[in-house]
Amino acid sequence: MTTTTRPLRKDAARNRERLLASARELFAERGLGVTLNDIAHHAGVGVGTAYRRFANKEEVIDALFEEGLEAIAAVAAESLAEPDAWVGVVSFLERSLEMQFGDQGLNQIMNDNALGDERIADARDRIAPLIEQLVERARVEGAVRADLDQSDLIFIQVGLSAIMQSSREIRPELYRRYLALFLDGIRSDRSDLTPLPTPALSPFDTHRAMTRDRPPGS
Amino acid sequence: MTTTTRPLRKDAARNRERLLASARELFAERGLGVTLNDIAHHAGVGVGTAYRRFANKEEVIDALFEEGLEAIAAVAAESLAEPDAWVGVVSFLERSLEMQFGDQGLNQIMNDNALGDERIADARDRIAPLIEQLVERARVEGAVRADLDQSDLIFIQVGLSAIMQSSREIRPELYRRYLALFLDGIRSDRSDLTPLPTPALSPFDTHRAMTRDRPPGS
DNA sequence: CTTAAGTGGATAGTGTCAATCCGCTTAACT
DNA sequence: AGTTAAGCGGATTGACACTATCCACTTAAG
Repeated sequence: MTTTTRPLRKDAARNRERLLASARELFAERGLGVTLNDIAHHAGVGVGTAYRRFANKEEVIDALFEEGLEAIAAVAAESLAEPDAWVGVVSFLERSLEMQFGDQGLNQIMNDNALGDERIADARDRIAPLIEQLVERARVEGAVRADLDQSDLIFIQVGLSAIMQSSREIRPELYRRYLALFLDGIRSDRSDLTPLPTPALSPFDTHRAMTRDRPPGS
Repeated sequence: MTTTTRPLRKDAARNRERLLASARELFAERGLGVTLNDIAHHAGVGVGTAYRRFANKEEVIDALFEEGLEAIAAVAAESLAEPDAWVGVVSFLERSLEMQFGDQGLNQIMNDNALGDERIADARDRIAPLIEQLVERARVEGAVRADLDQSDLIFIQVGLSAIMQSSREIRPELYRRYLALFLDGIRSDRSDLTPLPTPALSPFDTHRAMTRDRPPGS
C-alpha cells in the first residue's frame, strides 16, 4: 500500500516535526481543544502548512497519542513485573495518573470519551489485559479485596482525574490524597469490608462507557 | 424597591410557569447546556416569550437552582440530625449524590464550576458549615479516620460525579460501587491507615477550586 | 537556472447560540 | 362590543469560534 512516495523536502520535513512538537506541547498543556491554527502558529508556521501535512486535527492526535498510550501500556507492564502485587497496583495507578497529570491531552484520551480513532482504541484495548493481570494477581495473592475488578482501576482513574482537573491550579498534587483514600478502600487488610452494592462493569461495558460520545449538555 | 408591578396577565403567568417547568425538566435531563430556545420550544411557546420573561439563561438558572441547593442543604442538615455520626456521613453522601444523579443541572452547579451567580454561590456556602460539622462530629467520635477533612467530602463528590457521568447510560448505579470503596477508605476501623500524602484544601482554596472557570481546552 | 514542492495567511464557509424586532393575537376592562 | 396595552411567535440578525481552501510568493533540489 505504502507506494514509496518521494521523501519530503528538507524544509517540509522540518516543519512537520515542528508541528508535531508544537501539538505535543499544546495538547499536553491545554488539552485536545486547541485548534490546528493554534498549533501552526505556536510552531511558527502558517495554517496552510499545517493543513498540507495533516488533513485535520484527528490525524495529528493519532500521530501523537498512540505513543502516549503505549507509554501507559509500558507502565502497566512494568508494574506487572513488580514482584509485590500490591506494589504493582499502587505503582500503576500512581505512575499512570502522574503521566496523565502532566499531559492533559493524554488525560482526555484516557478518560474523556470517544476519540473515535481506531488506532487509539486499539492501543487502549492493549492496556486492558495488562490491567486485568495486575488485578487478578493482586486478588489471588490476597493483596486486594476479593471483589475488586479490573474495571475498577479504570473508573478510579476517571474519578481521580476529575479531582485532578478541579484542583489542578490550586494544589496540583491534591489528587494523590484521594488516591490514598481509594487505596485504603481497596486493600484487603481491614477488619471488615463493606459489601459492594453493584457488580463491576464487564470489559465490554467498560469499553462502551469509555467510548460513548459526550452527552449534549454544557 | 418592589414597586408593586401589576400582576402578569393570566396567559403570561401560565407561560412563565410552563417555561420554568420546561427548564427544570431539560436542565435535569440534559444539563445546563440547553439553550433558551430549547426551553421555549419544549415549553410549547416561542423564543420571544422566553426572552420577555427572562433576560437570559442565567436568570432561569437562578430561579431554579437556589431551591435545588437548598434541598441539598436540607439533606446535610438531616444527616447531621442522624444520631450515629458515621451513618450521617454515609447518608449525606448517598442522598446528595442520588439527587445529583437525578438532576444533571444540579450536578453541574455543584461540581462543575463558576455559575458566577451570587445567590447560588451563597447557597453553596451555606452548605459548607453543615458539612464541616458532619465531618467534625464523625472525627471526634472516631467513626472516620482522624485525618479526614470536610473538604474531602466535596472532592469525593467531584470524583464520584465524574464516574457517574461516564457510566450513566450503561449502568446508572455504578457510582455507588465506588462510593462504597471510598467509604471503606474513610472508615477508621482498619488495621493501619496509609498516611495521606498531602493535606486537605483549606475552605478558601476549596471554594476557589470549585468556582474556577473551566480551562480553555476540550 | 528551472521547476516542482512548499509556504503563509487572508478569507470564505460552517455551525452554534443569544437576543431582538415587529406584525399579529388576546386578556382585561369599560 | 369596543378599545387597548400586554403578550405572543419565530424569522432573523449578529457575534463568535473554528475549519479548511486558495493562490501569489518563496525555496530546495537537480
